[in-house]
Amino acid sequence: MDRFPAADAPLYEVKANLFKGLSHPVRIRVLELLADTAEVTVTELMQGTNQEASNLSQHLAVLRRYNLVVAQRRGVQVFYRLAYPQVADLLTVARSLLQQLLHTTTQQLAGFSPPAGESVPSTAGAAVKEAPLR
Amino acid sequence: MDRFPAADAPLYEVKANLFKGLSHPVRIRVLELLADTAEVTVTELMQGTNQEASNLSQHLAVLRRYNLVVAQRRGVQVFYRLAYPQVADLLTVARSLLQQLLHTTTQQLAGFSPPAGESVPSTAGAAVKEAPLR
DNA sequence: TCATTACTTTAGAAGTCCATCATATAACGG
DNA sequence: CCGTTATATGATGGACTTCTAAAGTAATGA
Repeated sequence: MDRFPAADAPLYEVKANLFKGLSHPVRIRVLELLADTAEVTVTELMQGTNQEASNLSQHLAVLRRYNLVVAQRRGVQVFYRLAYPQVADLLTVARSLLQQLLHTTTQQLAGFSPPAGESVPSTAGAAVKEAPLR
Repeated sequence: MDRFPAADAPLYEVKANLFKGLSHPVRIRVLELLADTAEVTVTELMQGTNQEASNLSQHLAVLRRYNLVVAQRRGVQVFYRLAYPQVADLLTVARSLLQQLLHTTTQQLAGFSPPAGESVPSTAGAAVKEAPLR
């Protein structure tokens, strides 16, 4: 079992930052909108997320900080786009994982035993409606 | 531009939680070790991460809480494994993204202009040695 | 220059995260 | 039952995150 060399820590830190950028619902929504459309203005993102301007701006700053998006000002407007296509891939995989998770959770609530392990089923599935998944 | 229906919020919350589980270097390392080996004991994870027992335990609790791993006790030992294969996929995509990011960053430091946008290049690349990527 | 639009940053409160230290719990053999 | 091993949980302080409201900055046309 190889150890965790301290030399790798910065790389893991950068990777963790990528996931940090994705770890808020509004920011996921923003990235999904950007995955759908090449570039989007802040105003459009405000509408697509239902967030107030300053809140959204701070979320966008996080996404910029962690290299998930790039911004370009053209006149009065600022356009955002995904920094790398792999960001969209992360969303796609997460979607698939979520579907599995929901499936597993509903199975458990229906009385079927968990696949393996003794993990306690999450209650997230119970609170989650079968809304259309992206 | 479709809005962010409140009905979807719980689903986004669950998705955000998945990413939250991934947003710490030690937890990434744990998941990578689990992606390599079907199941691993806590002791082995302690060695592979260089973390003290209670710190690791708290990280493992986060991974359990967000449905990224499952635990199974057998006698004195507890074995951990990935809850879904898509977790490994997330790590794979992130690795590819990181490689792109590092490449972009080193290009910028070498004096080439950023691909698009006016985003400020991260200083992460400068701090990051070209250690072997997983 | 001024007013307006679009967007960002600041400040503060409340909540969350993380590492460390201490303690608790589960399993097992003597 | 007791001692030991393996692992989990609790408490705490400091750092970080998120939302709201206010203020600041950039661009533009009159």
